Amino acid sequence: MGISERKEREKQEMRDLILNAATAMFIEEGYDKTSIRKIADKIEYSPATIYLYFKDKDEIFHAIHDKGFDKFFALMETTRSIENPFDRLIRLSDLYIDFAYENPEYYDLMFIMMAPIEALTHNNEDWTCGFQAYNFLKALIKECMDEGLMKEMDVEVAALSIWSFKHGMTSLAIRNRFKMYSEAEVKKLMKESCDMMLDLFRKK
Amino acid sequence: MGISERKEREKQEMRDLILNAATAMFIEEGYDKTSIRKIADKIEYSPATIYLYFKDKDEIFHAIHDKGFDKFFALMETTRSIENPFDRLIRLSDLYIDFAYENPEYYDLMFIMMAPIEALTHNNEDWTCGFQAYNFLKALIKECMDEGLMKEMDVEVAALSIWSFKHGMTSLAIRNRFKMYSEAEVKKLMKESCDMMLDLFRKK
DNA sequence: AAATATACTGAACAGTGTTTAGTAAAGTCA
DNA sequence: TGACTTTACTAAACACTGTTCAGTATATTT
Repeated sequence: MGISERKEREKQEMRDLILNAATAMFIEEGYDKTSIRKIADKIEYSPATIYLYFKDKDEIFHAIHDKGFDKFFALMETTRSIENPFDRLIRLSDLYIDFAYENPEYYDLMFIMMAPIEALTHNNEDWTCGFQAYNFLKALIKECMDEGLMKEMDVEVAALSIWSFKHGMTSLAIRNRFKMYSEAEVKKLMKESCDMMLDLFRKK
Repeated sequence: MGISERKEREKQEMRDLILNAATAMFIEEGYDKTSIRKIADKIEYSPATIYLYFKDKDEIFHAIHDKGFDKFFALMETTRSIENPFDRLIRLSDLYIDFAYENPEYYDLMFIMMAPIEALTHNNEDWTCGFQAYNFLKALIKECMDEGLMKEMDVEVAALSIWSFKHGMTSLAIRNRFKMYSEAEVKKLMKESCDMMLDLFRKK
């Protein structure tokens, strides 16, 4: 009979309803200002109902965290059209910062905040999203080395270094730690820094 | 008369009492778990009293943020004994990570969290602590270049790049984003990555 | 039609940062 | 010394927060 299937569908619809409301509020207002009560208000259900579909607030935000990675993966895929792997690496690296600037709240959830990552630490889950993006980077780095475009070194070390650099610059900017520079200076310096840094990895 | 002086002294003592209690709790439990009410409980005063000495929670944590920088400055000074500027840069860079690992809560306040930096954004204050540490780094980089130990480049760009790299690695580690590696692997890769990265800046 | 299962909620628990009105002690001045 | 003022402090409240649980109304099954 189709009743249980409809019920399953309705359950999923309700989850989506909650998640969409939560996502919209989160992107607008951030994590702290998106309360369970406000989400419940928005979808016109009681706060208790939300707990029938999500274990706790962290689980909701882990789901949003995943949506952020989906957005990021879609952006990453657009680099595939670039022939030269090193140019592709440069483009990917630029995209990373663009993504963070355009989706600061997502970036927060994905790479800075503890909340969503603790949801899976508790559940003994892997950080699949992160692994996927990281493997994309590693494969690209390997390709660069194989084609003799990049200095030979341990791929893990190179990936860790480049990601660290990119994340550091991004998160310092997002979290307002470049107060020693004006907004225009920051923009200019970040671009120059990225160009210089990746050039250090180029085989000459 | 000395009454107003005693009053001033007592006021400062009370501020210190609050700050010391807050700092101890913060280092033990972190920002979120250190509530105004718990601080008040610890020092055996009412929560409202704390608001006679600090504008809000952010102001307390900005004061702790400053204490963190004092700790960091003291550590930075220990590098002065190293003759070779580039070796000094390497040591400073290692110290940065050591500090973050040994004082993760302080590091949080200093370089990741919004709370303390927003306290001064609202008061139109400079981020003096940050400027000071950054100038130390820039002066050191300039010295390295002047002595022909480091590749010639814009000092601002070099400083921004090195700090970004260091902060990125540190904060990804602290915020549990290196789940693709075991603890031992992370330690090893971070060391290798730091060595490799700074070596890229070395003039050969 | 009766019994069971599902979906949902009101109200409460235990906490948060912050404000305000009121009190008791300390200091000032005639 | 007594009256007035300032200072230091607090109880209680406001407006929130995440989360739980007993109870209810509806839907499904027997």
